Amino acid sequence: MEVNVENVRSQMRKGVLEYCILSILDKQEAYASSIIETLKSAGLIVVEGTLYPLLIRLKNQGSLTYRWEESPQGPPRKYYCISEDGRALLGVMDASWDELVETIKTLKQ
Amino acid sequence: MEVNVENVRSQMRKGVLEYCILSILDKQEAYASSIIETLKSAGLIVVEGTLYPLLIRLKNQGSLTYRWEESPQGPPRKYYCISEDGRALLGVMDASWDELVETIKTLKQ
DNA sequence: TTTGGTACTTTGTGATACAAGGTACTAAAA
DNA sequence: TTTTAGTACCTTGTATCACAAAGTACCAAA
Repeated sequence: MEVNVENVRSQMRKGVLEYCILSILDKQEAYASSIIETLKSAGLIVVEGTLYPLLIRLKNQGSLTYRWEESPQGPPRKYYCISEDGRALLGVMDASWDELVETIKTLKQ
Repeated sequence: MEVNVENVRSQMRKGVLEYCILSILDKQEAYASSIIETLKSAGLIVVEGTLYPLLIRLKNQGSLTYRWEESPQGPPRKYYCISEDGRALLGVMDASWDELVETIKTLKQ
């Protein structure tokens, strides 16, 4: 059986992507393509097929809202905005993330 | 749609568990039940049904080896030990983890 | 010989990330 | 006018992972 190095990073991203999206939208509203750009700049490569279903999921569970806005060029953009529920969830995620980082620190000691 | 707080933590663990197992076995060999105890002490609750398939996976891909050892009480134990390949993988995971922590730090700024 | 404890294993399910494809709108080039 | 390129959104099928829930097997004490 072969070990795929790219897969290691992909698997580590699991469950953290939602956290990243909410963190980005907590600072300012954004549309999908710009979110992908932000993630890429931070070193996290994410493709459309991953992001769109995730945004829809977060919207359906009430963590996000959205509004359409005309683009200066090209089709209209769907700007997502974090909701009150979303901020609450983000708080839970902040705590979970800090715990996980601490846990790994403990295990590596 | 409801937000399951427990699920948030469960999802964040994804892809990190393998890293935790290898980190534990990098320090000393251990059998499944003792690994679960170590993880629990560090704050990561993991059940047997999760750990056993993971150990088998790591063994099949050559990251671990194992040997049987009689128990002072009860059935024999399967002691897992990290291999050279396993240490190489752990090195990759260390780097990936540090990168992920940095990425999230960047996003939160 | 039955019961309780320890340890290992398997099966089915739900959630996630991704690859690959598709739709639709706009503007510039042919 | 038609075609092409660019942008943006969306869907489907697949692989992987964590977990719940069950089962198997060994041992020792009651």
